[in-house]
Amino acid sequence: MTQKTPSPRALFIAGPTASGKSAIALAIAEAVGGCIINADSMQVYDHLQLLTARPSVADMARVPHHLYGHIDPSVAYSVGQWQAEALAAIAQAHAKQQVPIIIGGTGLYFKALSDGLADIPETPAAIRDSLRQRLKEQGAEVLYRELQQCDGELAARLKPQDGQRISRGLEVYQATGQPLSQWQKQPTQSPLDFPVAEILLMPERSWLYERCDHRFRIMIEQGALDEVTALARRKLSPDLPAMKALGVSELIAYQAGELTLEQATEQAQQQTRRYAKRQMTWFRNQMISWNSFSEQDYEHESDKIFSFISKIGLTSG
RNA sequence: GCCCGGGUAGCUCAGGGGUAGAGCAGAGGAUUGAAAAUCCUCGUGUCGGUGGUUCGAUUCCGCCCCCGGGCA
Repeated sequence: MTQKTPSPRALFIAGPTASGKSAIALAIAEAVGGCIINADSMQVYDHLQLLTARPSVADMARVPHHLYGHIDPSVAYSVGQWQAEALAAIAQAHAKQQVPIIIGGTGLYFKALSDGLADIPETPAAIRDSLRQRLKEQGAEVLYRELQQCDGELAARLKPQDGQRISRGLEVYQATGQPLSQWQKQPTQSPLDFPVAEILLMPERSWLYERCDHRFRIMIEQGALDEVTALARRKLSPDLPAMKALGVSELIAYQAGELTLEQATEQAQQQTRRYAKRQMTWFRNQMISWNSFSEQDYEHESDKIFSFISKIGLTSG
């Protein structure tokens, strides 16, 4: 027998919102004896279970789930934190002889696992907050000129309007005395030292959009408004990531009487569609080597996905 | 039936004798600790149909069709 390449010891599943990832991950996890690790930046928060389409309690009872709803919405979570937690969860899965299945729609999170992150020290909140405040008050262009002074290289590849990245560039420079572009020049490598199988769900656009629209209506029927009410009661800063979950601002506007429910629904659905489109742009261009499946490959019997899974021979150790 | 408006991009509309332009929708792209975030780029369509005037009509004129509103 010829020497085969080592079997993958983890499975990545990426797909746009509403593509049906969770159901597939669940079925695969049950079939191969795996656990599910979240790679979605919103589902980490302990709120809005419906609105963020987090797996139900019943689903979580079927298979071990990790990194779901374990962060309070008052916390500003980040890729770095997720990467560390995901690595710990993967190691724990291997220790328990489970195949870790990392599933989500946040492209950057997968990238942190596949390519690693630059080893940049944590920046003080005071610096970050004051820059974000200045960004709000003075606008991106003012900060951009400052960035040109201290990190011309980064400035050259950013647009003067991209306030968020400009502010991050200044933040790193002020905190470390080194330009972010220098930090990012350090070669990074994947923190994983074993092979991984990668599945990408790329459904047809109109099929996905219909599912997005339909799902939002279901969320409303099932009580998304109550979730938003409970969240609003906490009076958290609207700048927190958790407050930017799709549908939150629209439903709050409805409750404030600024929109009808129909308008809020339409706007939230549109935001969701745009988000799905952005996700697919990332996947298409950043996950070129992943094994891509259309909705026809997985929506009913999942035959194609399962024959792929059995072919690659996933193992926990 | 008559009198007014309208009929231009998927939608809402602007324009005007030299074959047209905005917003929205939509599409493509970027993406290194906020990423469900942030940012960039992209507008050809029988200008309702048909005759006429004109070197030239989507634009002016006639007729017809359709949609509003008013009068009967």
